[in-house]
Amino acid sequence: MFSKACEYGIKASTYIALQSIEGKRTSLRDIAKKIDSPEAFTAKILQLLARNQIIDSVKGPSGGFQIEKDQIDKIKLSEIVYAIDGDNIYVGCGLGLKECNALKPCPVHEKFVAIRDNLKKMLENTSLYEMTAGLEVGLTYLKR
Amino acid sequence: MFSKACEYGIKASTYIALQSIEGKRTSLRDIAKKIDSPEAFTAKILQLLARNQIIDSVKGPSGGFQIEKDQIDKIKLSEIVYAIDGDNIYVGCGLGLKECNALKPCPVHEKFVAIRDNLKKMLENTSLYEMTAGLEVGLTYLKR
DNA sequence: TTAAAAAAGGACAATTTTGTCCGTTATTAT
DNA sequence: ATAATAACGGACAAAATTGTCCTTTTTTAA
Ligand code: FES
Ligand code: FES
Repeated sequence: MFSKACEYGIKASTYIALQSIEGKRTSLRDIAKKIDSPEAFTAKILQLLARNQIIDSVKGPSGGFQIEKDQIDKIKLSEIVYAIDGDNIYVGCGLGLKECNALKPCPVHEKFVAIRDNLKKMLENTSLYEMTAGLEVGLTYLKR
Repeated sequence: MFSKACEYGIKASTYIALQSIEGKRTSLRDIAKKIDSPEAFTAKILQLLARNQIIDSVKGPSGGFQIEKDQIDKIKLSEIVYAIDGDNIYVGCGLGLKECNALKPCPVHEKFVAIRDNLKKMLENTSLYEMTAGLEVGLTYLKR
């Protein structure tokens, strides 16, 4: 469904959000440990998210990654997915035709668009704040 | 969403079904042309589908690929996707945890499972026969 | 019976995705 | 000021996916 890069990006952002809520900045090493992802690869993804102003990065000692508190409930998963995987998941054709086009649809167009739009709406409606909700109390997990 | 292999597999199966309905057997070359796919790569996928008894293949002159007429409305997209991409799309975790597990869910579990199950049901409920329905009359397309 | 047709299958190649390494830059604490 | 810290960025490497080529096997039609 999502690329590995995107999975790591979502999990990392969620963990950063969780830490930011508690007023903490967190380092690459810590993030990779907490979401069980390869560190250097995760670094690339965080750089990408930082360039897209989804997360903030601070260099130097006591530096790390964070998200402005008042942004945490404004940032939606859709922005993260878009920054990393682009818009193919939102507008692409299920059978790989160059573009999805209702006027010259592929045989799964109708059914596929329904599902794709559900996914899109889900991502657009899910904020990082919501993502963090169950983590502290052990209702949800970023790794196992 | 689906791999290229899977996209080609679905399109190829659909075209073979269409031809089979008209009592025709069709060749690799013809299939690749009609679905706009790389011929040799498509061959691999057709072999896989044949081994999984989703399509029939016949060697020699006037040979090619076909599907038993009475199977065309029994074969569902889910079988094709499963043969090519496996079951990750049906049971995998949206954030890449080893398995999706409602008892130790990731933060998107509930919302993701809903979408994943919709996709699963859609694939299980869509037959090759249905896929061919609009093709002849130009309501749907396998390439553009 | 033989030549041609067509899928099967193995080896290889290109591309994309995923992942690593290491020097550079910015920042902070001492 | 300086040394340590931590992100940045570029080059590289491994793995997976996608795609090609060529020989073999099977079958048909002449
Ligand atoms: S044309 Fe294929 S999904 Fe819309
Ligand atoms: S645990 Fe992640 S989708 Fe179920």
